[in-house]
Amino acid sequence: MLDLRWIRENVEYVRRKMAERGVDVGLDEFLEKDALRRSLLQEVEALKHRRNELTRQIGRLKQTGQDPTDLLQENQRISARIEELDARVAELDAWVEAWLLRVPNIPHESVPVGPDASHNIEVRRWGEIPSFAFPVRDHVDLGRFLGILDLERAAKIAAARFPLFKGRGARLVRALAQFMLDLHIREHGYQEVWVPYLVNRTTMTGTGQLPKFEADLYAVPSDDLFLIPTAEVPVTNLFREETLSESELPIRLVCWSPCFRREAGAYGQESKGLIRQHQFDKVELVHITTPERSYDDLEVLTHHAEAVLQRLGIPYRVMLLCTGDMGFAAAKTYDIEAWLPSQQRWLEVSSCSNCGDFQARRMGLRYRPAGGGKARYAHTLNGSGLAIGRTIVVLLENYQQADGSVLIPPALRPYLDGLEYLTPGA
RNA sequence: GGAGAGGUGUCCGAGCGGUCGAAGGAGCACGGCUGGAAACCGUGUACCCGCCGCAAGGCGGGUCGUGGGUUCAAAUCCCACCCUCUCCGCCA
Repeated sequence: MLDLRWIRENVEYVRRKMAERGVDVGLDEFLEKDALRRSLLQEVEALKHRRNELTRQIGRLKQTGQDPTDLLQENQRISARIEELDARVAELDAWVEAWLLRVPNIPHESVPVGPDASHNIEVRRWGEIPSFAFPVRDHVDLGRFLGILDLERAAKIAAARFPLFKGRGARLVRALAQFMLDLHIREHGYQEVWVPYLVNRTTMTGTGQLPKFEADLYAVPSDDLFLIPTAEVPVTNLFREETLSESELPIRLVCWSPCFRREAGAYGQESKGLIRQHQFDKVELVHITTPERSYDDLEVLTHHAEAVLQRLGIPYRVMLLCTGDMGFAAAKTYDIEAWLPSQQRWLEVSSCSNCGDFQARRMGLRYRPAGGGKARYAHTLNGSGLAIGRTIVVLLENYQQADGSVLIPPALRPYLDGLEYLTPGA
């Protein structure tokens, strides 16, 4: 959420930045409502001031045994008017609050301007795109051939687009998670957390999923809870409504969790097999840091995510997203895209964002600066390190052999009892 | 699910319906002391909103889990809800 007063003082800047994102937030209606709200507020506050005076005088009169009738009458009159005005102000307050919650973050100055993904900028590339001397199979074929994937039965017990891993496939999910967690904990200094997968409305609002994207979420109406679409939600909200001390920062947390997304209306090649599922595991990285270092931390976090692909030896590129392609809460985002041989294209396996103080303001997450003084909003960052379902997709495809078996990269073998190849059966 | 206790500032913790934005302590900041530090002494230290001001700041409104209610007046009384703890029940 943006700061109300800051918007008022930077209307044209906000207008331009929202246009760069390609969204119309209805700034003019906001300005109108806001102005009306403030003028009513001044009126009602003056009346409340008078009422407070009267209250004090009435108390004094009563204590000295005098008759307060006149003052009581004025008080009654004023109170009726206050009630009226209060109701109107409350209505406008609610409108402004609701409006604020639906305005996306302001893109950082270093973010390229553009309407869609075609304007994203490739900032670096790692690894060799593999060439195959045989017809390439996609991960669905490979999974079926190896007997590790059974999407038909998953659909039977749940619905289309739910995953089911069997045998070595199930083991692979666990191995990848363990491998990623160990890397981030041992070498990148993260603390692991294990969190609730259902969260409440306030939590979803804190990170920005609500109120605008309720339709994307699985909900449990009987308890007004929602299934998390990413561990970013519970993990970033860990310190909601808290004031941390600067000496505690940066906080770096890693969390392995399932993610649940409704993904309504996404079909076709783009979302084949495991590429777009209603449920997938992900190892998520979250930083809570200071405004001074958050953009440096975004580079650090992105490199932490890249390290996973480097260890696995999977080629990737890092894309700086343009204004039109960024998520709601992000001020700046790098996507990491791994090579997808079956479609001869890049597939997003991680998205690393600096949300600045956007989420922190929504959730009241502050820190007290080292030199003392007023509490300030922290900056929050998050990134996948990595999405496990898609990592399996690119792992299977990049490491496939002519006979349909799949080579296991050495870094992963310790997590699979030294297994070198995935082969049919077992 | 049932019974009881409780939710107050960065934290802990007091608080006869008006004199309470709130005692006291810790922490933190600044100053003193010191070669430097610890200890010690002094001072300061909640948040949100509006108005005025270049600013420092000033004035006003509001906030003691949340939302209602009683009252001229509520942190203090009443109701509902949420959360935490203890006990009972159920249970992986």
